[in-house]
Order: sequence, then C-alpha cells, then structure tokens
Amino acid sequence: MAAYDHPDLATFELTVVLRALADPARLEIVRHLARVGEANCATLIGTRPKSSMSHHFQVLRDSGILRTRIEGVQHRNSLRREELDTRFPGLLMAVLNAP
Amino acid sequence: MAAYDHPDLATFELTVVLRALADPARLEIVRHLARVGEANCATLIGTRPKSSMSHHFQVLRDSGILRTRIEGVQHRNSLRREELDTRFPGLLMAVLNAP
DNA sequence: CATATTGTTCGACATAACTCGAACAAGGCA
DNA sequence: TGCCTTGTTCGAGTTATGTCGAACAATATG
Repeated sequence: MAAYDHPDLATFELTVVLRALADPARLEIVRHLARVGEANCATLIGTRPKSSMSHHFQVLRDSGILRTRIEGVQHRNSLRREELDTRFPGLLMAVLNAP
Repeated sequence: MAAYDHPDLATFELTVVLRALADPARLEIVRHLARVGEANCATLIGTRPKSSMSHHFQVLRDSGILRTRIEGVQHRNSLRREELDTRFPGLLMAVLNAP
C-alpha cells in the first residue's frame, strides 16, 4: 500500500473542515483520537462496517484533520492538531470541548 | 407573519451547528452579521434568489446560530452570540477568525 | 382599495453524501 | 505457498441537501 496524500496546511478549507466534523461518526473518531493520540482503523470501528469507516477516514484525511501513517498492515491515525491550530486557531479545541 | 420558533440554548446540537456553518452561502451570512450586527434578509441577498436565502436563514435559525426578529415587513437577523458562546465556547470566534 | 415591498412555502429537479456488501490489495507469519 | 489480518475500492441503493421559479401571506403606503 502506497502512502497517503495529505493536503498541505495552506490549502485547508474551512467549509470542508466543518463539513468533515459535522457527522456523528467522524466526530466520534476525532474525539477518540484526541484522547488516545493514535489509533488504527480497527480499534475505532464500533458497529459500522469497514467500508463505512474507511470512507469517514478518507473524508477526515482529505480535509486535513488527521494524518494516516502506515506501519505494516496497520494504518495509524492521529489528529493534525498543531497544523489545524495554526490555520484555524481555537477551532479544534472548541469542537473537542463542546457537549 | 407569526414570530419564529427559536430553539432553546440547551438543545443546540454540535453536529447541526457545524453542518449549518459548513456552507459557503451561510458562512457568508454569518460573517456579514458578525460585522453589521443586524440585517434583514434583502440586504444579504447577493445574486441568489429569495427562496434560496430563505432556506439558508431557516437552517441557521433552526440550528440556533441566529435569531430573527420581525419588524413590520422586514425580518431582522442577528447572531445569537452569547448563547452560542455559552454552549460552544470559542466555536463562533474560531469560525469568524478563520481564513 | 390597489399596489409595492419582504419573505415564506411549495414542488420539482439535480447533486452530494452516507451506508454497506463484495471483491481486491498488501503485509506478516506458519 | 497458503492463510490471516487490516483496510481500500467499487458499485448500488437510499437519503439529505441545495437551487430556483411560482404562488402565497403580511404589512405598509399612496
């Protein structure tokens, strides 16, 4: 498996990021990653099928919210916190702290 | 025209608010209101037809982002800043300050 | 009352988005 | 090599969302 493409910080679009966060499944993923730091896809699958999760990870990746690092067979995901904070100060924190 | 229903602070849903903000037209409306304080629908219509704008205002209203006050024939819109800030601290500011 | 102004509502259409099974790809290991 | 694990990709189906014209409602004004 080839490495993923991650968008550059300067190209993050606010509406794209907001749309990516505006889904319950993805919000759950983001909050989980905020707690554990890094996780592979499997550990994040609740009751949803793999293909659905793969889709959500792609949306999050394409928007710039997370990064996926390949290690063997596993794909390790983590938030791009510093970059997100640089481009959209306070946004991620507000979302993570929200009820 | 009867007064509008505005959702209660405690019922604001993060995903609903994010989805409402995740549209270019609505983001423009929100940013404009942040600048001018209050505005009726007509002054916010760019090239879009009235029915489209009415739809966007409804989405923003239903999510809790803005309030609409009826004064004669005009409907005056303004952000529910304090309430939004109470429920989602920092969120609106992050969105308004974003590039 | 007649008319203009402001917006809403309705209905239809187009497009985007989420969901999920099935097939596929790549790495690790016996 | 054969098989298991981890995810992706594809395709189809369903639902949600945005767009816009046309008709309607409410208020103000001549």
